[in-house]
Amino acid sequence: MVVLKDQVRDDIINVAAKIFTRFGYKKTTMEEIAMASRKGKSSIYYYFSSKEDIFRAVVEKEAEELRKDLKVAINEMDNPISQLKNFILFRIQKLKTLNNFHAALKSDHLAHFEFIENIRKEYDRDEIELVTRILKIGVEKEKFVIDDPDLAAVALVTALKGLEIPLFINKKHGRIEDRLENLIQFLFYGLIKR
Amino acid sequence: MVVLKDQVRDDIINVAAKIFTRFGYKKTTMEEIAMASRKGKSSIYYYFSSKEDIFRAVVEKEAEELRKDLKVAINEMDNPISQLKNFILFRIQKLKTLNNFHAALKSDHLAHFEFIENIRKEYDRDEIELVTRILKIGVEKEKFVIDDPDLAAVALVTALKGLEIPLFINKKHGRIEDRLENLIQFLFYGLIKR
DNA sequence: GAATTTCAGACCATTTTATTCGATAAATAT
DNA sequence: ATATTTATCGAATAAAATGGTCTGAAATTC
Repeated sequence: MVVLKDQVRDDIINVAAKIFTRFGYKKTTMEEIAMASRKGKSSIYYYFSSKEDIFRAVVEKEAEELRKDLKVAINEMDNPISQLKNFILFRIQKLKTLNNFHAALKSDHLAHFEFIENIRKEYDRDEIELVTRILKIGVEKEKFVIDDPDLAAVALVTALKGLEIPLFINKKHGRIEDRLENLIQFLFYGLIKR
Repeated sequence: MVVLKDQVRDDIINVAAKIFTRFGYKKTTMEEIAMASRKGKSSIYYYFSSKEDIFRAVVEKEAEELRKDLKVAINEMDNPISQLKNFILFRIQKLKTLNNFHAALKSDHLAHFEFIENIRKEYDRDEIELVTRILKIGVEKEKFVIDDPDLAAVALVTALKGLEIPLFINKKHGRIEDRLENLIQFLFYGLIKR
């Protein structure tokens, strides 16, 4: 092989991601993915078993990237207050760009794909774990006052999910980010030890 | 009728324009147009004879708007130099937003629609006429030095068409506008009477 | 040069899609 | 009121598109 098989696979994922992002799952055809990959349609099936399989790979890759970026953004901050603030802001910000991942998390039309459930659960678990850690350290450093950080983390992540809906359904972006700032302020001044 | 028939027609055109713009001709379905118009699919056929018919209406409307806007932008300027400069800049600018019209003018895939040819010709004729007028007035006012304004107008418009290709194929927008400025400078200092 | 990987092209079954056709409900006119 | 025209829609259909398979042939590796 001139290029690694994995490399070709990755190329296809990248190409497909672009098309999926632009047109959505249904409107994206295997023909297009093949064309854009400069391959025959059947060649795509050498690397992936189905259209759904490609979509899964795309979404998983995006989920992984989001996870990674989130952690980096959090680790850059050293105090729990900034970490939590960054988590909330960065998360909403990033989610806007990871369209397939987001679509996969939300879309009813895609809901019957079993793998969506798995990715969602895995991702949720990861997020809750991250927030739990932030909260616990905050409590240790006496920055936060929380009885049960584990429970609070779940509540926080759940609440953020609720925020996504107006953010993505209403196209009036920007506005929500402002409200988000307010929310953060409110949340913090009810949380931070004075 | 509660609303004018023409009003409903116009609504459909507007709704369809958005979808065509987003997904292109092929990927836009009658179902979607109907849904977005809050009508049954078959109701659309009460107003339009076919999908192509809707597309034609969309493109024609956009073409008309472009023509109108162009003329306004030109009439606001009083000296031929500004007029010509505005024509070039405004044209490129606007063309970016009128996606369907532009797609109709360029796409091979849509080329076999006969009405495209007509719109194209009509629009070209209109543009050449506009430029001819600008050039002739420029010559009268001794701002330009041109032997044959009619010929020069055709050449100019044709050259501008050539510029569209890199502008729309390359996604590196912005850059080209700079080069365009240069081109205009070059064009003008080779044209304007000193 | 045999085995394996990579791929294109024809092909098929199924699904989508544009379009047609009554049926029916409003709206309007008589 | 009743007839007539206008507007809407669900269901049916025929044609096209699409996901996926199969065959076999280059290219590559062993």
